[in-house]
Parts: sequence; structure tokens; C-alpha cells
Amino acid sequence: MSQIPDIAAATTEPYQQIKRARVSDAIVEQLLQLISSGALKPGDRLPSERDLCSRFGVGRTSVREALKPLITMGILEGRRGSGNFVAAEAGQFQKPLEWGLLQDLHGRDDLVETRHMLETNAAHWAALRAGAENLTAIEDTIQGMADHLQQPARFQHYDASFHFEIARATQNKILFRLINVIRGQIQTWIGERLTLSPARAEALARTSLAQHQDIFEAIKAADGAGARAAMDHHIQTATQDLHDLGKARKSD
Amino acid sequence: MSQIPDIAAATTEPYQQIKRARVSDAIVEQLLQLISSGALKPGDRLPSERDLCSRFGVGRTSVREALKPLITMGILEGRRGSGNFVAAEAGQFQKPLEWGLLQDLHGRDDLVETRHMLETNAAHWAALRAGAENLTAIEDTIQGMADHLQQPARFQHYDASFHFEIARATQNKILFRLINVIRGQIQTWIGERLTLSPARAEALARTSLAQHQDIFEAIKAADGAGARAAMDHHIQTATQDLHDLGKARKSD
DNA sequence: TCTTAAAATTGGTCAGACCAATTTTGATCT
DNA sequence: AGATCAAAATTGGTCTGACCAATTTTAAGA
Repeated sequence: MSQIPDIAAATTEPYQQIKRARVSDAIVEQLLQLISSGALKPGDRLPSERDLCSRFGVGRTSVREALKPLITMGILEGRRGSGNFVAAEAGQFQKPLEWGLLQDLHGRDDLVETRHMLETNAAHWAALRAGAENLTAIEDTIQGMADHLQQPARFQHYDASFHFEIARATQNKILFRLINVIRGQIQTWIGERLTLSPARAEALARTSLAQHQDIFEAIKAADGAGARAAMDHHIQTATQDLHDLGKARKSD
Repeated sequence: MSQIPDIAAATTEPYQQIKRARVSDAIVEQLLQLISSGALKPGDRLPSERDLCSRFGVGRTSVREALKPLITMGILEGRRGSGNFVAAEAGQFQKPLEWGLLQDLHGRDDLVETRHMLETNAAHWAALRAGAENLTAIEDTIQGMADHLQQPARFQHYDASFHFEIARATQNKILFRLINVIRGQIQTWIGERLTLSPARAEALARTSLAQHQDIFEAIKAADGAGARAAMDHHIQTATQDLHDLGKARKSD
């Protein structure tokens, strides 16, 4: 009765299951520690695997099995003949997030709904916290959109950058990461099915541009509620457009 | 000028960087496919590593390097002498999410702020979508809290379950996962520094219980705005308490 | 039928070897 | 001295075979 699910139990269960120490896991922990503490910065090169063997006092198998997860998740990058490197900051920890949500990314509705929540809040906080450099960065992306109204790919690039810069302006790193992951997923999911007639594309682009400008004005004016409302409107429009396109495509 | 960050570029760049196929990565992909498609269900046992070698036509090294990331991320579970198994569903994909956010977990404020956003929205949606079984599950956790006002550990367990069940009631799997990860982090972070005098603990517990009941009532009444407001109040109180405790401890 | 000890199986680790890509070195030429 | 380019050394990726430790299976014995 009222069976308490596993996760909840795990978070409060005082007795942690004893895992016999696997050598490679211990190494993983050390490396993660070094990276997240900043001792290893993005772009840094790790000692060669054969070096690490002697440093850790273990065989190469163990070293490699420790590196492998970090590489697979994009935290490290292995270059044959050159060495293992700490991945660029931007890409770091992006893949694990994607993997973490992989299971649920099939649910289109959840994705859209979550994005709506994240982005409206981002607009709100960005309005309250954006610094001068954030504002110019955002404005630049709007300029980019205005300059490429008839080049969908370019336009979309600046569109993405716009939301990217807003997320950055929140100064909230977690929110920043979450938005990028969710957006990335939606983007790929859109890209697969979105090919428009040039005329229609430009019409949508103009609408989108105007909405982006509204959002920017509100952020510039440090109007949190206004920015949230403008973003809300923008996303609802965009979502609706996508929905309509999906239908139109179906009836083709 | 106006340098576009890496992520934004990556999401829209049509030409994907060619990665020379690494054998192990190909295997990872196949296994992930099998799991997320349901061909391999939680608890299932994989063929032995030596079996997989011949099936894939590769050496054991490659097989193991493919399994390792999945094991490290908690998607698979390796039992020495027994075999490799697909991990229980609950724990699945939890670790990668934690890793994904690990980098930012130093920023306490971000964590608190993000939790506030996630949970208030969760309350809102839960109010609109909670089914009968969700309501009883939530009510059970409140009962549990009421029954253990003087046992902090127990109380905290039901407290966590309360938020857990609300997250579940949103029917939004992504939101559900995000909340659990963030909460888990905050929980461990709290646990380290939270030891109260029994009297003070019970006082806090009573306040907390009352607030939980308010939230529940709003959800039960399908009052989205009310639930959001109640949750907002609750989290602000809890955050403030934590803050005060931190100060008190410092001045000790 | 139940116990129990031996044997087989399986994941974890080590060692050595080879390949392919890259970097470094050094000889050669200008 | 500086530039060029081929050989050598370095490094990650993979394979093979071996051994250990934990577990499961088997089979012998009571």
C-alpha cells in the first residue's frame, strides 16, 4: 500500500548500498573532481594514458575504462595520436543531460510545455539581471535576424542565438543548461519536418522578428513581467505555427 | 565580433563533424537503441561479454568499453560472476542528469532559484491534471508527515515523497525528472548541515505540514493559481529557514 | 531429497602487442 | 639560418590471452 517509489527512498535512505570499489570508478571520481574543481580547464591536455597508468598504479585497461564514460559523455575528447583533452566548455555536460532526458524526449508535449516554462522564466530573470554586454549580445542576434529574413537557415541560427543569449543573461547556469538542452532537442525535432515555401518562411520570420524585438525591449527596460509576457506570447505563437504546419503536412 | 557561442552554432550547423566511427561507440548506440525501444527491459540480463564479442564481431575490449559508460551512468548494472543487467527503471538516467548539472552545483543560489521555478510550476500543473490516484498518493505522504512530527528523518522522507508525488501528478515526465534531480542535490546539500534541537525541529515540521496541507487542498480543488501560490509560499519559507540556519550556525 | 564441494561461468583487471593518426625529430636542401 | 619533408617516436583505439574474484551451475555424496 502507498508504495513509496524507489527514487524518493534513495534520496533519504541513510544507508548507502556498499559497492565494492571498482578501480575505474575511483579514477572517474578523481578526474571529475579535477575538472569540476577547475584544476583541469577546458582545452587542457591530460597526461597520456600510459602515463596515467603509472600515476594511478593501475593497468591501462582500467585507465581507459575510466576515461571512456567521460569521453562518451563529451566531458573529455580523445584525439588519436594527440591525446585526451578536456572538452570545450560549451559542449561540456551537454550530452549527459541529453542522455538523462533521452528516455522522455519522445513526449513532444512534455518538451514543448517544459520549454515554455523555462523560457518565460528566463525572460523574466534576464530582464532583471541582464548586463550591458548581455543586452548588446541579444541586440546583435536581432540584427542578424533582420539581415537574413530571406535565408531560413541563417535566420534560424540567429533565432537560436537570441534565446541562447537570453538564457545566458539570467546568470543562472542551471537554467542556462536546461534551456539549451531542451531547445536543442526541439530544434532537431523541428528541423526534420520544416521546409517552407520561401514566401511563407519570410512571413513567419517577420512575425518572429517583431516578437523578438518586443521581448528585447522589455528586457532592456528591466520589465520582468513584460518580458515574461512577451516571451509567453512568442512561444505560444511559435508552437501554434508548428502545430499548424504539422497538420498541413499531414493533409498533404 | 559578436562571436556566436559554440552551442548555438552546433544546433543549427547543417554540416555535422565527421567522427571516424569508433567501434565501441557504435555498440553503445545499438544498446541504447535496444533499451529505449523496449527490446531490453529493466532487469533483463544481457548476453555475456564473451558472447557479445562474437555477436558484434569485435574484441572484448571494445565490448567492455561500450558497456562501461552505460554502467557508469546507471543504465546498466554489472554484477561480477553473474552478468550485466539493465538497471531498474527508477534509477535509470539519474546519474547522467546529476553529472550534467554537476558543474553548476557549486552555485547554491542557482539551485534554489531553479527549484523554486520548477516546483511552483509543478504545483500549478498538478492542480490541473492530478488524477484520483495522484491525490491519494499525495494525501498519504501528508498523513505520513503528520504521524512523524517528532522523527525528523522520517518526516523528511515523507516531505520528499510529497514533492515527488506532486511532480508525478504533473504527468510531465521531463519536469518530473528535473525536479527529482534538483531536489536530490538540495537534499544532500541540506543533510550535511542540518541537525536541529528536537523542539525546533518539531516547530518547523508543524509549519511545514500546514503549508503542505494548503498546497494539497489547492491541488485537490484543481486551483492552479492557488496551488502555485501555496507552493511559492512554502518554498520561500523553507529557503528562508535554511538561510537562517546557515547564519545561526556560522555565528556559533 | 538435501548438502556440499568441485567445476564452469562471468565480470574486473592486467600485460603485451599491433594499427592508425598525429606530433616530434632530424637530416637535407635552399 | 631557415624551410622542407621523410623517418621516428608518441598516442589513442583495438585485439588477444591470461588470471583473479564473485557467482552460478553441476555433480557427487549422505
